[in-house]
Amino acid sequence: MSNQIKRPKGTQDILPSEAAKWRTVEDAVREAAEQFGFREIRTPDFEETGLYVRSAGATSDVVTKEMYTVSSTGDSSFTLRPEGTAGVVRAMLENGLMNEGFPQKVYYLAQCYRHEKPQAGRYREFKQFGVEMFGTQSPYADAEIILLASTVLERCGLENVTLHINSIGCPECRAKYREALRSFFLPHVEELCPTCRERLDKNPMRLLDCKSPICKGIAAGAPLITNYLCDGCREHFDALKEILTEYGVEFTVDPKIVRGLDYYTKTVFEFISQDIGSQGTVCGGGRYDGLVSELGGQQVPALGFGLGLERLIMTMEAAGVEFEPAKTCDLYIAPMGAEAQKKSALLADAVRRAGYAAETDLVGRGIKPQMRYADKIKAKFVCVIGDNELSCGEAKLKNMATGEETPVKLEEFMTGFSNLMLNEIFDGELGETIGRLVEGLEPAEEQPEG
RNA sequence: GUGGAUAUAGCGUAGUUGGUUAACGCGUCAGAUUGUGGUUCUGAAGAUCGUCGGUUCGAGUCCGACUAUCCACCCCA
Repeated sequence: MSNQIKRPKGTQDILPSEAAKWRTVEDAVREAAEQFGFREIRTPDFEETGLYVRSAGATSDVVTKEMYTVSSTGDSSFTLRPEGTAGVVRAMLENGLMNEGFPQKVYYLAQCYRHEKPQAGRYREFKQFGVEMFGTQSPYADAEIILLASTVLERCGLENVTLHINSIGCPECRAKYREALRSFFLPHVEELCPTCRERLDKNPMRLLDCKSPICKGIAAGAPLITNYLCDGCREHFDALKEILTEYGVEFTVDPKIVRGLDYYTKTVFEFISQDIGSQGTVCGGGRYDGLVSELGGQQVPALGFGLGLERLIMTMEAAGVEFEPAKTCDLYIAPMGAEAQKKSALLADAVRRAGYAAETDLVGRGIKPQMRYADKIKAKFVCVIGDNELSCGEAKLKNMATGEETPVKLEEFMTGFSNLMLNEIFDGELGETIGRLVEGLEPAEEQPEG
């Protein structure tokens, strides 16, 4: 026990009992993204360290203390993906996708790694669903991105998640705003908490969401970014709000939303859940018109969001959303005796080839334990095969939900097994019987073509 | 990096003012007249009580250190 190796801090084991939830959520986000015209992109799990330094900013928290960086045998330094956007932009540029017409719309589902202290909703390895759109400055694009995020959350059954939006302007109006903030806080330097004193120089906007009661009190009277936006940024923001209202997407304008990554411009937004603790931001994103050129491309406007799947699932669980159960066994075959076990293995294989899930005994259990096992794995049907069945050539197919038993002839399919004439088996009476009964439980399922 | 809390079988818990073989539920396995599940009943396996050290005749129970986990700050998804 004590000398067992344990999983690294901040990582998670997703056990079979949980994995179905993940599949449900992953399928849902994929489907929504594709309906909005986004196509999947997959980029490496690690990149050259310089990519993240340039995109997130050399002074950002992510770069200064959260990266998993390894040096390979040469002189290169690589870093495990801390967020999705940088790698996507790099891949778009490297493969010339920015030259294939705008808008470009991609989505990804990627593991991300950040060396932080774990807590509720925050892991060192986490999975992020993200979308990126390139080549449009239209506020309709901002609105569509937000609508997609909203759609995903809605389809996941979440209502108690609120959308907060803000505009942090372009570099020009933000510079003016920073100056305004600085001169506002300067007279209060002595009262501010130590971290805020540092922020005053580096990033005065961060003062706005300090949790210290004193700073909060002072910040209450601080000037708002909304009053410092240039005409272009203001019009863009106003248009966005109007479009969102037309879409029926509810939002609140929160002038205190400040993104940590340097590349954001104009629109920023967050979807926040109150139900999963302090790390309540399920989805965060915005516009980053300066990033593509920062990474060596043309001046291409861009925007997107990241959505944390762990937090999404946590919120769904808190909201009592019911997940679809995992696929269960269609037919369990319970053999009794060595001869029967051989036949059972072949029958199970034949059933699988016909497109159904089948299991048979692998540990040499008696009939009763096998029935219990079949029940535990929620097998829909059970077929017992022993000496009687082998000699009289007939077996019973038991419907586990109703207890009803249907006799089926063994003769044809036993012959079929030995000859491996699987198609004939399933064209035969037994095949039809099994097929009919199994399908009876899934009336809605469509048969594939052919 | 800074705080606070917790640490007993696979999981969830109980263990009274420190006292002989650490309890219960779930789960697992096996039985309840010999080839049939879900309910019920019975039984079994499974814990060096996070680690190390200290106090004591004696510690799961008190003290200390360490480690891990959780929660919060920070930051973010």
